Amino acid sequence: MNLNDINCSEYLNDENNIFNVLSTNEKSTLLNNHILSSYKRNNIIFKEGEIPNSILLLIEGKVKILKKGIGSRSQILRMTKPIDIIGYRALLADEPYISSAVALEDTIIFAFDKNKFKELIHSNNDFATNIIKLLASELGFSNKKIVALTQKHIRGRLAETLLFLKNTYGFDEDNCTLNICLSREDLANLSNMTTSNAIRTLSTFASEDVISVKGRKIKIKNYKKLQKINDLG
Amino acid sequence: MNLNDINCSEYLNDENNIFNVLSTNEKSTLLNNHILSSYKRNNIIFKEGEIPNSILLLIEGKVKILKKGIGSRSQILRMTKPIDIIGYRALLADEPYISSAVALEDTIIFAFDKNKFKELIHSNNDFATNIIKLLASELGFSNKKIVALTQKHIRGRLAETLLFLKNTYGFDEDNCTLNICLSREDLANLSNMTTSNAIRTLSTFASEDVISVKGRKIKIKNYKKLQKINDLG
DNA sequence: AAATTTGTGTGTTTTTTAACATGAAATTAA
DNA sequence: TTAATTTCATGTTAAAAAACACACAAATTT
Repeated sequence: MNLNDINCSEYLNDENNIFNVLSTNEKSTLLNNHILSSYKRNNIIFKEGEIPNSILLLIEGKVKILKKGIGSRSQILRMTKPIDIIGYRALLADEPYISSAVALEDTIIFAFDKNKFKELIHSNNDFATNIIKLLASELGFSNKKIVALTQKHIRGRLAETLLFLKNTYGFDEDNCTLNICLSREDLANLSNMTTSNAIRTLSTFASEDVISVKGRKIKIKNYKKLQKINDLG
Repeated sequence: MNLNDINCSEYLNDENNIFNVLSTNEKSTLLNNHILSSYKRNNIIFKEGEIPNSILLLIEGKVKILKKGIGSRSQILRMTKPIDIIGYRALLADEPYISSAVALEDTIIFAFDKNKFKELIHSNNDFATNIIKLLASELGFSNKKIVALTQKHIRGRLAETLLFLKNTYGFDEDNCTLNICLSREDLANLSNMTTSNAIRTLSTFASEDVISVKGRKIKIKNYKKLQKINDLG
């Protein structure tokens, strides 16, 4: 997509967008204070410890949100797709970022001024309600993730990650290939395991005919069985 | 405390309470639709899967929020004290509870009507902003917990739990005994480990003179060392 | 007071997972 | 193209934590 072809307001009006409850006036406030940026694969969008100064709207591409842990391991906390907002938690809590955002593929992002964003929350009740619902839902996901990542075994954790990726990004036209390409390391960082174990478990799933793997393309061959592995833990 | 002696409005005005931005009128709306209940130790306040129909304000006592996992293990997600609100996440996300609340000691709770609560969020911007900040901050805690519980080793996790309990409930008058009594099982469920390992690691800490243990009373004898164990992971 | 349940402490064994090592394949850069 | 680097794959070893077993103490119930 050419950056010049992008019409920002079209995204703000999208029915899946939390901004769609804003009035025309309020939307122009945002549009008059926005920056459009593009990122190549593996580019860092923001980093743990930095102070947020804008709210980001992902227009095109995919972005992972990750948090550095002990040693060299990271935990991927969130996987985003258009038209998700990014970086809002730290901003709303008045804290520095506690996680980093990295582009997984070529990505286009709108950045809106953080103060204008906060003013809108304060002046538009429907908008505030949207944000509250988004945060409450994210907190639910996070709490469920705590239990899944700490209590499930490796197979269950990887199965959960594959099902999560299906729910988030869906399938290709063939209706079984995950519509996202991740390195084995990213799969490991989603599933709380080492890269070796992600590779090994992926191979095992393939040998059991649950999935098939060709490079970074993953086909889910037996959805029911994958769900069963997920449920068993 | 005698239930009849309790003056609800006094709690709503407390400076640490998110309700304190409400007008006198708005507060009376809540006060006219509240139920006062008391719970004995180990009583269940609400259960995973139930539909929330009120927002709870903890007036006296301590309450743990926990989520059942695989097998018989639970994860304690939150430890509350007066004057925290409880059960607001599920309510605000329009979902059933994904966790249960259990009284850790004799507890007194106000329950306010959930619709009145939601209406106030929608009509009072400052109140909505308070809720947003609370949710954003909780989400940050939850994300940090994911990394700590999955990546730290047993000693680091238990040290973190002890420091967390100190930050939440503080010390007794002696300035070193944790002002909360938990079973070894609860300590384990906070720290993502088995009860055996909580007992064992607690004994090790005691033998290293980091803490001392007398029944359920835990004294922190060497705070610096405990922090070091926490930092090392 | 006796019986029962619940909670605590400790040792042993087994399972799971991480760490390490090494080589092939695939990318990327020179 | 080659060379260098990264990613992927798999086997081996080591460490961490869970599972299990059992004894005993403390609290509750009868």
